[in-house]
Amino acid sequence: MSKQQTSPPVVDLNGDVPCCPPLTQRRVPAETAAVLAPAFKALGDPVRLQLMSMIASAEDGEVCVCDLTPAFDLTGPTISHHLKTLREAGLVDAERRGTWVYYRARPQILRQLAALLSIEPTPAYRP
Amino acid sequence: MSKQQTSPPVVDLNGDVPCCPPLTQRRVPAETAAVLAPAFKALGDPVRLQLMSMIASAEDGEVCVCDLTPAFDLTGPTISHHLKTLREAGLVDAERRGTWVYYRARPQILRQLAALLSIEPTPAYRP
DNA sequence: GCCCTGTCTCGACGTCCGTCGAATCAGACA
DNA sequence: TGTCTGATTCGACGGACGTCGAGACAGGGC
Repeated sequence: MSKQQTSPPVVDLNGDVPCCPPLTQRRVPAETAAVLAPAFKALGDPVRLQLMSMIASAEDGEVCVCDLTPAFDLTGPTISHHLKTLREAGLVDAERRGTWVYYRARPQILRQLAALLSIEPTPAYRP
Repeated sequence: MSKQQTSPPVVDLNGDVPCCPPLTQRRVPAETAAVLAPAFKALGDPVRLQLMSMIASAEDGEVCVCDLTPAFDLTGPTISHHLKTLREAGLVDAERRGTWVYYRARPQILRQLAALLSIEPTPAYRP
């Protein structure tokens, strides 16, 4: 687990990306699209969308993988693969505590994606 | 072009799908995920994200394909393929008028996707 | 009718993705 | 130390995806 803690997510939207006026207001530049598209892509699979929802709506703000896996008709390695995709998209963070690994959502990127899709300007973006 | 006008989009979110409390509030059911994921998937490509933005932010609410194609370093068939993907995801509508084909966004589904990603309950969803 | 322009469809190619079983790694506990 | 459990990585398979060139289709103008 050390590797996934030391290496930052491939997509990091907390950085200097000028994110984002709504998609309906200004044409998204190619560079921004290249950064944001992988996040949408990660949500573009039904299993990952459910995983993301289970993690983001968790009571304690985090979920053990051991609670995620039995919720699907898929093997452990497959769930682990999907979680890795969400991690690399910058949507979730993972932390090992003892025997178990816990995942939690990164609200900031969710807010940015929501702001991008919003029709009207949102509090998340004021020019 | 008659075919793309008569056949409804594969994903139709204006229908009876109970859409949607924020992803962070309630776990997304499998059926909802199966309907919504293709829309995110369609936005999960940089070219399509830019196309969607160009269409949704158009002055007149619509864009001619002839204005879309030269904005990218891709062939006509490839752009056409991406537009078909957006159409089948229910994100845009197409209409031929004379020689040219015009695309316009479907704001409703954008609103639904934004509501799903929002952290707090939004005006788009009141339980 | 014929041709020209704009757009889409078709078939092909290489690559990426979702899934699995087997193997590996990380901690906990005797 | 050894062993057990939980989670990840690895390697492989079939299918889907992004891209292209060639061809087909729709409308407009001659």
